[in-house]
Amino acid sequence: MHPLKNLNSLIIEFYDKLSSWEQSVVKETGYTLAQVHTIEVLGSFGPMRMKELAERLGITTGTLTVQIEKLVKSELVERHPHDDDRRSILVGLTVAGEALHKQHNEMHLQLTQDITQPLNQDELSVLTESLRKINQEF
Amino acid sequence: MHPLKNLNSLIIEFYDKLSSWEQSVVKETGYTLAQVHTIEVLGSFGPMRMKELAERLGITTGTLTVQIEKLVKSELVERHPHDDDRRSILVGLTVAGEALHKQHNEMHLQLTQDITQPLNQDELSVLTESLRKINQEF
DNA sequence: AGCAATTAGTTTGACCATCAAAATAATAAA
DNA sequence: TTTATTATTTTGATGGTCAAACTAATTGCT
Repeated sequence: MHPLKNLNSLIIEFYDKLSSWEQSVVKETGYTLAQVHTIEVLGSFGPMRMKELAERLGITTGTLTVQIEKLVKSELVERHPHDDDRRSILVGLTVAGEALHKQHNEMHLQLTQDITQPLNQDELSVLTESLRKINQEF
Repeated sequence: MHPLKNLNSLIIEFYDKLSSWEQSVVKETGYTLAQVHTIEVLGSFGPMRMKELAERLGITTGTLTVQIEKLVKSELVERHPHDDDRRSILVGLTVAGEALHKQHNEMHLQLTQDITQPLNQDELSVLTESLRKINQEF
């Protein structure tokens, strides 16, 4: 048997469960998954241009234009002209957007706390360090 | 600062990267994400009823009906009557479906191998055991 | 400086995924 | 047997997505 078959299954299971969790948590906000994801990125990385945001979200700028339009109407996001390049637009969170981001982030923190409950300090350290290494390998 | 803030960020980063990876790997198959996901579940758990499959996929049976229709046309999936309950339908993979599942699974295994490259045996053990515990907490 | 090529963003048309609700058919319960 | 429940399908509406065509601004070249 493949030595990593087990770990592989655990990773897939973890991914699926995280996915379901996110889905249900997002549903409660009344916004869509794509909208909350956009808010998450803007909240974590701060204001940025459309092109950069689209890249981080893994969607085209065409899709993003429509998405941002809705978020602006919902007053979660603001558009500002870019200082150096008049073709560009800076997209950032409003106060309400920041609040939603903060709230969502706290849900994530709570989940992280909940699911790592059974781990001891050693396991937590190794898990954290392993994840750091793993993320660099992508 | 919140003690798990770091681990939380690493989990989110890992999730996002895995998500991108899956997206690009699926795109190469020529099938959609939803289709491959359905194949993955049927491949891992074997044939099952529509209702059960919909539950595992986290979608309604209405959505699934349309999905399965396409997969049958693509000859990846077969429908068979359920022996005990004539309301039910057993959905399972065809030979071509099995092949796609196997191929996709091997991509996952290869990824797992690649990203865990920098971990030593101890770290691998702890990671595996931690993930097992974490998955039980959802 | 002036023209061409590139770049940022928007718009549009076409799919796909999804859900809720209504419809159909079979089973279970009273 | 009648009624209620369950499994599945169908339908209509909405949202996310892309590719391609378009506009406007910038950069590069001569």
